[in-house]
Amino acid sequence: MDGDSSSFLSGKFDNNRFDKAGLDKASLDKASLDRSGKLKGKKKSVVLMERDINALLELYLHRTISSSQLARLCFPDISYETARKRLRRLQQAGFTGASSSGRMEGRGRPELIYFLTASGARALEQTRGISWETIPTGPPHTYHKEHFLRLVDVRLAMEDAELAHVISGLEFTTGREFWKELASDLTEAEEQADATISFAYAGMEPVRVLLEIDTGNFRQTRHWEPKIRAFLRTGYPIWVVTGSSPRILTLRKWTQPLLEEAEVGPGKCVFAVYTEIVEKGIYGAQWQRTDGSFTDLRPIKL
DNA sequence: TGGTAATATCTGCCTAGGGG
DNA sequence: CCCCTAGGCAGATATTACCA
Repeated sequence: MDGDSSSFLSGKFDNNRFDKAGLDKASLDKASLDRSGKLKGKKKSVVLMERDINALLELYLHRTISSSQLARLCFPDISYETARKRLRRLQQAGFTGASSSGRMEGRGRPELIYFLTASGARALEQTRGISWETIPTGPPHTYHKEHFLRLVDVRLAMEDAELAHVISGLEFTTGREFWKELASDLTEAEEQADATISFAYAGMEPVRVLLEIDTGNFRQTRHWEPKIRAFLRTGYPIWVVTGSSPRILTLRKWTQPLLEEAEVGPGKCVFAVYTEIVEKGIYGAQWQRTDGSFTDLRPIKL
């Protein structure tokens, strides 16, 4: 156990204390000085289980994940209450930090979103061999928060489809380059999808699609066109998840000439609305081709 | 500006099991 | 037997939207 180091840093720790964690290089075993009955609770230690490591790994892959998302993703066999308590323990042990999601979906207190701290990154390096420096830590910029959270929701919707036996063999690979270029080198800026999804419909060959989450900030010539052109060169179909149906109309107009240029059909790139996917699922939402026709995403039956 | 509704989180208490 | 922790439940707290 190595999550117990900075015991004296905070007399009373607040929820957003994440920055001072993980400065321990030699794990000082302070097992002797624990008369915690008198003094107020300091930093709690926790024994990392396999599923905890897995949660840290998902935080690495998705950058930030909300409480309920993390519960569904990593703690499906225990109650939400217990999962949330476990997440708070990981936070209090210093492996993760939390802040408000700032999501305003109706009334009520917004959910927390979690992210890795330095000691969480170190735990990942030790257990999974991921290079410490390449792991993003700290709270995400507000500008990117919604983007990350929507990507997780789409992934969960795909898992639901797998659970319902609509698809099988699901593999969801996030494009980590997305935030790598945010962090340091935006020199080459290789176009990369937010995620690459592989799966198979019943009794058919596995397929692969590229997923792009649009939160409405793409510009046509500067962002969208080079991105879609790069995607089309891969030959894979493209799924675009937008914020609203008017936005679909805009993106369709931008995309259609690119498809003609690449000499592929209007079904190569399809569009759906994020909220509809969350409510009805991947295969319950309406997907539009660039010509405005609808598709259920399923392969053509012969 | 202040009150109410809604929703998530936090704190405290209890219980069940596992090890020493 | 004692101590520790995870899991579960209930009430209090926190944060936000809505409305007069």
